[in-house]
Amino acid sequence: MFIAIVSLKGGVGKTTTAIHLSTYLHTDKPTLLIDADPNRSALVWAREDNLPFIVASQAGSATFVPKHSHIITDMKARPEEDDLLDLAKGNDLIIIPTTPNHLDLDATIKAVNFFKKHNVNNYKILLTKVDSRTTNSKTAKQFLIRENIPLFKTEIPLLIAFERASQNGKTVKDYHDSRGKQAWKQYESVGKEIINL
Amino acid sequence: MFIAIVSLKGGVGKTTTAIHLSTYLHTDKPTLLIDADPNRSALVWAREDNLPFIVASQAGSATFVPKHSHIITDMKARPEEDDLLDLAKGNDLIIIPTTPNHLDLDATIKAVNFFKKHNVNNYKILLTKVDSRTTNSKTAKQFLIRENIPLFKTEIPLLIAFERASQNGKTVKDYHDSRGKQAWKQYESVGKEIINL
Amino acid sequence: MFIAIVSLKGGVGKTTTAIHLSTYLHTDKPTLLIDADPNRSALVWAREDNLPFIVASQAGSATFVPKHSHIITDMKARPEEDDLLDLAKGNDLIIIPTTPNHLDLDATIKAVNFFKKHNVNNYKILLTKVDSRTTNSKTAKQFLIRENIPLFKTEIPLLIAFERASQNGKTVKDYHDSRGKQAWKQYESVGKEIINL
Amino acid sequence: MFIAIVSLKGGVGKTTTAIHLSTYLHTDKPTLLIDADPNRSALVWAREDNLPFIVASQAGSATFVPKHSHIITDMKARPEEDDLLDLAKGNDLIIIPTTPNHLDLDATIKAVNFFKKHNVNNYKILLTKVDSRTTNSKTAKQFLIRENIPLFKTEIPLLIAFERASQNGKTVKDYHDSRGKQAWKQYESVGKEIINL
DNA sequence: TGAGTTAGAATGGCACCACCCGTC
DNA sequence: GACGGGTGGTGCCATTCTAACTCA
Repeated sequence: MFIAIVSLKGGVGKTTTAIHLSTYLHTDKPTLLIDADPNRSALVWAREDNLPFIVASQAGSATFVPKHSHIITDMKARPEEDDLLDLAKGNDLIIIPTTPNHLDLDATIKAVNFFKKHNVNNYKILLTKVDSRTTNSKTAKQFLIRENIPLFKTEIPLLIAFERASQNGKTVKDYHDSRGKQAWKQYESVGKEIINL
Repeated sequence: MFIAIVSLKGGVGKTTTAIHLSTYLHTDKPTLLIDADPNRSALVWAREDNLPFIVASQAGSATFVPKHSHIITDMKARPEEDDLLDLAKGNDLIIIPTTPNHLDLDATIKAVNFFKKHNVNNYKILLTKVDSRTTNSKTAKQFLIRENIPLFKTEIPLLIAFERASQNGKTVKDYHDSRGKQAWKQYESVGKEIINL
Repeated sequence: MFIAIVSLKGGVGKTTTAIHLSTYLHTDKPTLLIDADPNRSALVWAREDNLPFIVASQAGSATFVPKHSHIITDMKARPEEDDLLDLAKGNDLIIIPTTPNHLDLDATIKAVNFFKKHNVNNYKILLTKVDSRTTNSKTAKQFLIRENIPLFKTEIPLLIAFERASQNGKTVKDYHDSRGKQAWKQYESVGKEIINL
Repeated sequence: MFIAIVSLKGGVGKTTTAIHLSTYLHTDKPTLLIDADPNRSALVWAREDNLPFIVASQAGSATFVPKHSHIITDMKARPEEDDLLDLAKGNDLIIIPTTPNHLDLDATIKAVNFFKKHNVNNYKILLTKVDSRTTNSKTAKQFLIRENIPLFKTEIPLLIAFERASQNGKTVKDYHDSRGKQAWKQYESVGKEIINL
């Protein structure tokens, strides 16, 4: 399975999503994560070799690709329109992580409209950084459903466990934190939604 | 005064910082905010004309510039290295907003190292989205001080008031709410730090 | 009271001793710590302003000295012989921290012999970094007593609390750690031995 | 091969490192250890003639040098800046032993920055006195990797065997003890890293 | 050499408080 | 403006781990 993680704005949990979906899919079949973001965040995360799967830069990924069943691409933020169309063709699924934040959502809608215009259908929105204390994820969800925009049922909560994991170069699955278990459950749940597509 | 807001990663509160510093400086002298980010977030924010100052796109800013004393540029995320050097030359101050998040900080360090290498000194880090419940802003602050990286004393807290304000196209100053007041106080404090430079 | 902390080898807890004795004496009368070590370790420790007393570099200490009753000097490791004699004349007490380690002890004996040769008597050995699991502090103690070398009754244990405190720029007194309390008790006990001299 | 062992702070295992690396390299080719530290610790260690290689003082090393293939210098702690540059030029490799201790690390960073400033690249950090019960070596390692500072993969553990060996003027290799074996393995591993450079 | 004991550190669970959000 | 809820931090306790000592 080929999956690309794409977003028009940074700071929406793109790399966190790429890392944890790779972790989940790797429990299914050998998975490769290609870091195509010039920030190299996924490579920084993998720097200490605590991840269960391989992370490669785009330039260095060629030799790894044939040996893996799932290929996940952590795309750069704000790709060119041509890149977007190429990604849509070259992947089974485009995941667009978005926070319920007004400006982030605005940017995501623009991307969705672009996809609609070019008859691209293999994308799905993932709501991230959802603060359980606020209600704006509910508003965002209602809006997306009303507009018939494909959306993962699962939302990713805003939890310190993700930050802790990134500091240690681990995933929240391996980072045993008293409150962090639910963090992994959510990405597990997203992974199941993907497998069931 | 010419100020550029720059960051290597998105989602660090770059636009929020640009909007609110413009609001503060506008109480001093006529201020223009140039939105140079292709996401046009500042222009979206200004869409309903509730802001006290003018927001212009980079292309459309020429006629406004001569009439304003303070010019603030909301740069695109991850500018080219040449752009960075041009910005440093063309502005009195470069503000780099950063969350205490590990990966964001890593990207900021890279930018700072780039500035150091090219003898650029007119930049200053602004810690944003600081969750008062966590301690990682303290860690980040310690690190930056240890490395002698210029840093605003004031930190911007993570408050829902900023999101509310962006939804309504207002600033937290105009958003009359018990919680909005402390949000505004922080940017006011950053503004004073800038004026006192 | 004028006290100098001196050692011929580094890494014996010289700075840790200076910081914590200053903390204790400061509860008695205003205390100044002069960092005369080119490593500036005490100044690094004080960098975040969490210490209850003032730390000054040797060059910048002049204005502070008259206002303080206790002056503690954290001397550089391996001072010149002339420096040693000057220190002995200019201070009420020379404290020589030493680990029970064979090579450290060897260096300390050399210093003691030098003092004996020049009829210097106002020095006292402080055993530091004593690992409670080992027995070599007992051997070291016996040796020093047999040779009639003045020695503090109290020993400083090897505890992680000291490292934690230094990381946070605090003293073990202020660093509330379940096991850190005994760490403070030991320096308190050394302080009492000094006062009772 | 010419190797210098250098550190800005004492008590980091500089002499222990010099002795044991000499032991390892001597199994390869004739090795000479020059003790350039005024504490003469390596000479004290060699006093009872139990070491497999020759230890010479700097003053007395001239006649031995031509007869040996590997020359290791145990430099004094906190050498002058000019000494550092001369060492870097005159040796194939500079080894900087450092404990994971906060203040020691701080001093090491300063040395590294000095090297960077003068385009010296032939240095490598060796983490020493690592207490396997604590986690601070992990933190130190992360920091060094993050800053792209060259680091030996192998760490030297804090073991009583090293102290025992020094007391007896032997190396941990010759100190036949269940605990001495793992101690020796680590320096053996460092030696292999050096040979493979 | 090997097993048992001990000290110190890390970890995980639990109770507690602090902070911010939503609601009334 | 006061309340309840959710998450993060801290302190406390029990458990586990490593390495040192001791004894057989």
